[in-house]
Amino acid sequence: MKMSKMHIRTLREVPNEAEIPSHILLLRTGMIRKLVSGVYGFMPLGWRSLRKIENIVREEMDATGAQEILMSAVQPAELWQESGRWFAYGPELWRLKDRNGRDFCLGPTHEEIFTDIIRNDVSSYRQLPMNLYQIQTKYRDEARPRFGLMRSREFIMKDAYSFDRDYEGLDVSYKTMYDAYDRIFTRCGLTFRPVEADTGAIGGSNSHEFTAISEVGESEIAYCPKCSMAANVERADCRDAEPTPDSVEMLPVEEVHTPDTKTIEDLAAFLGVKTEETIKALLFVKYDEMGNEDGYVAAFVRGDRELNMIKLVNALGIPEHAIAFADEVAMGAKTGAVGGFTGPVGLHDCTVVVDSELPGLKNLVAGACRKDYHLKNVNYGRDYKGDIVKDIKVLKEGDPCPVCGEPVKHARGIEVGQVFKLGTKYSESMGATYKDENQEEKPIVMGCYGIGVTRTLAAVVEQHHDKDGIIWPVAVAPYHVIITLMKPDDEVQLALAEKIHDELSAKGVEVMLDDRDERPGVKFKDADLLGIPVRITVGRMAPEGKVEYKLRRDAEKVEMTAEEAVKAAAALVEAER
RNA sequence: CGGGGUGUAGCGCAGUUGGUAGCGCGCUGCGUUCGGGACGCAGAAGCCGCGAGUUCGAGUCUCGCCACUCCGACCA
Repeated sequence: MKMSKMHIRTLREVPNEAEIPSHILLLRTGMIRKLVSGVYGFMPLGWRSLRKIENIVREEMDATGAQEILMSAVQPAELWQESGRWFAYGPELWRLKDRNGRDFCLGPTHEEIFTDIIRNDVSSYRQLPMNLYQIQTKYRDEARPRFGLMRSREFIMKDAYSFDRDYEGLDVSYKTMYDAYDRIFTRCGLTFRPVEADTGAIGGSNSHEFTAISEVGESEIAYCPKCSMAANVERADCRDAEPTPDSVEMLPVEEVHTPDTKTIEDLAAFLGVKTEETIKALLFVKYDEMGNEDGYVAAFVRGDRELNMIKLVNALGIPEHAIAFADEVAMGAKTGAVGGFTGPVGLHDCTVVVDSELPGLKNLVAGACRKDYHLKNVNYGRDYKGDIVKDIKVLKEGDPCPVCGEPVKHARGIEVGQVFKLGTKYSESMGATYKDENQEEKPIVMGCYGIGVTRTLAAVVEQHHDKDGIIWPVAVAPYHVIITLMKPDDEVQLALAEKIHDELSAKGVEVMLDDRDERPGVKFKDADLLGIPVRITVGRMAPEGKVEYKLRRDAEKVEMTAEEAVKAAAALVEAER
């Protein structure tokens, strides 16, 4: 393809809306174009790379026996009401009405639609297992879109849904998808890590997310340098502190005057105790489906711990958007809580959630539910108890690995894919059943599997760039080779460049020929910015049939004949495409 | 949703005490250049985010709204 005929527009300067490398480079190369916040279009080069990723996904999905279909993005509210997610999905669900006032949404994911298809089409165990997928535009009305393709409101996703007779079948389907994801992200050139993950609004029992390692990623993962434990921090189990030995006596509760000790640090310093010897309170208000207040929650963790919101809402069995920090005064009036001085003793009329390690710890300091006072020697069972006792704390860097005890490490990453064992959550609520050999009606056991295709594109750029531009892996590069033609009006040079172009094209190599009437510097800068893996420069050595051959990822430039360059480029592309 | 910032030519930006808008890049034409973002000359291009208000006069002052963006809340 001649570059003089292509719609390419590179930017010399950094657009002021972009902060991170992938966003900056995708805009500077002109591969994407923003329409409004969180909504992007794809220009020719961007679309080519995106299609490369799509096709890798498609090839690997097809290889597992999954079948591609395409469902509509517009979905009727009824299906979501049936599954219970019209409320549970929250404000991120992009809702709309038709002219008659009927409710619809733009699909953020398609569990309901696929379950609906299957409940109509499948009635016998003979039809299972089955896996259907689509590559389609999804919508999520993000509270705060950012970082270009990383978190957008409209994006392309591959979503697959597996349907099995039983949980053993689901395990097989899940493993098949997990392995396919491994191959997909490897082929895309990503450095990634599968980690255990929370199931969030999708639901189900079990989940892994595939995280492309990156400083700018929004996922925080914890992993063990010694064993195989790796999990999203939201999901990571914590090892409880060692219980206080039996030999330690429970001391009598003692109220102490502790003015101006609103924070745990103040309190510990004031009393001369460690933060580990205190209890921290966090107060929340719940909301019902109508958005009305629906009771208060007090969560307690050891003073030095951090509360894990995801674990808390999972313990409560409510969606995350149905809870918010409570107004201390309003909550205090009903429950006895006192801002900065709330403890588990003396609280009433609220759900008390106690972190799992607190019952084992004796003689702790906690708020007295009285301004400027704390209680010493508070003990679980004798002085307070929890309505729910569960691990609700954050696994912090350096904390012991829940599996082997080694101090864990943290890393950041971009979630490019996630797989879920849904079980019968949707098949039961929506009545998707089959008949087994014994005429028994049973719910279909489901799994679902997503890949953020547009986000994967951003992740690839995030991991493959330098100060001059993108460095595309061959497999997802918009073109494989760029021929940088120094003087397009020099007949010898032009003829040689076209010969190379035609020979490479004949071998199936994708070539762009920079025949633009630009100065060499501009062409070199653009070639680097665009990140085409192989650059063949046709210039002053053209009369001898020689060219310069350079890989974007290497600094080395090699002089060779045009024939050698064609052979080298074709071999590289063959090996890495 | 809370807090901050910014809206002026396609992009990046300047615009003084209020007096009718400028710079760089890009774009068009001509010429000179031509292996790492050249130079000269001549041009085109702006509802100054939108709407009210103050004023003889508003890019500039006041109020309201909208959009974009950053931090947080939230979210996969």
